[in-house]
Amino acid sequence: MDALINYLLRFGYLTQQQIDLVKLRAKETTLKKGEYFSEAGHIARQIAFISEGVLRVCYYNNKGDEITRYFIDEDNFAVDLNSYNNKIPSSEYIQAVTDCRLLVFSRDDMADLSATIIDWDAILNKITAKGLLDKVNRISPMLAEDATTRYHHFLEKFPRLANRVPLSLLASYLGITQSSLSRIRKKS
Amino acid sequence: MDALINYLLRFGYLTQQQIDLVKLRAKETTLKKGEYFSEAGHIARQIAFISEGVLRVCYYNNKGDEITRYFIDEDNFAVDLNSYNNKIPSSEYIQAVTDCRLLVFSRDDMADLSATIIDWDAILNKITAKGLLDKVNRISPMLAEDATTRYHHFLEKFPRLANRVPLSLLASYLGITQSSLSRIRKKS
DNA sequence: TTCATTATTTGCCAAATGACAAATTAATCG
DNA sequence: CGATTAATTTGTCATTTGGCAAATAATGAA
Repeated sequence: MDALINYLLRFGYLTQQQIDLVKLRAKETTLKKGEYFSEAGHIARQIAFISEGVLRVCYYNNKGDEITRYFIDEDNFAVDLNSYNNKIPSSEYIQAVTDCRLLVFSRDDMADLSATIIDWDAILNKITAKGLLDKVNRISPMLAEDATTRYHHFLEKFPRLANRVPLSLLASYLGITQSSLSRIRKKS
Repeated sequence: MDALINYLLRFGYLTQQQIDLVKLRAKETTLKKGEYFSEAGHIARQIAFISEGVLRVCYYNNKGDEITRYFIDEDNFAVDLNSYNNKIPSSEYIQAVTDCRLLVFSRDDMADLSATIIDWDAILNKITAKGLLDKVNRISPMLAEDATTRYHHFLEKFPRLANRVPLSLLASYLGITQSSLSRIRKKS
């Protein structure tokens, strides 16, 4: 819970009273490895802060391949923003890669916090923009890299993730096949 | 100018008076093909709405290759968000791919509009989030696609751009070499 | 532990892409 | 128009990656 508060405070100021409000609203939940936080076809109605564990956002392309869009690990928010913001059915899944502990906020929670805490929207907007910007900046360079470079850069940027994410999922994130990744990994 | 107002109105309501304020602040500028709107090493201090033309965001990787991160065409905002928001020197360029007509806002303009128009921040936040989300959703699937598919999807999504963007830049956006793209293009 | 299941590695070959240089075509400017 | 420069195409070959199937290793449940 403290991790959440610290995270929020990085983006704006909150009084102790406001902090207590946030704590009151955050619901602790767990997800077992493989379970879904949010599913294609449904409208996302929750936002999660990850206290522990790794989630991934994934979808199926028109050939039926399962593709990992990205991983999200502890001390980050996870939400299907497209679906949550526009209240439209999602086309992707958010799935637990490992067992997870989450702090979950419903739409009502968010509306209430927004109405009560003057800076809440500004803080959330900053977090949203930073989160999206990070994703763009992370994915964008990969297009120009070959498979080996992608893997090595992934290791550099997310050393904590490498050993917690099965190779098949990592391969689908890096945009290469499982066997290629296996060979690349052997070489280093 | 009307295009800008229409664009803004898609994200929130503005009174006629507020619209006039926006018009008052927007400065018309032009950029010749090849000129920069924003440069690596500098702190971005402007936001542009593109009335006409195409810009691209690009940078140099550690091998010295010039890489196009993405294109932005008319009826969209362009800004180096990383640099503008955090007031840190940028690592990328925003360059005119064609001659452009822009409506430019300075930091002062934005601060003033933010102070005067009650919903301004909310509108801009929505635009920012949508812009970033679009980028993620556009780039992300490309990782899992081969070069031919990337090119064809680009044509589908941006038919207006294909004939205005030189092949070399398009190749650097798609993450393939110029000669490969030339061959792919011939086949179709 | 042992079996069953899942994850990873490996072999083999085909296909896609890159690298580099030369040739061709298009664009620009006097 | 002609000359110069820039943009694109093409040829050749090396390298990377994919596809598929089989082998091996790791994991989890009984």
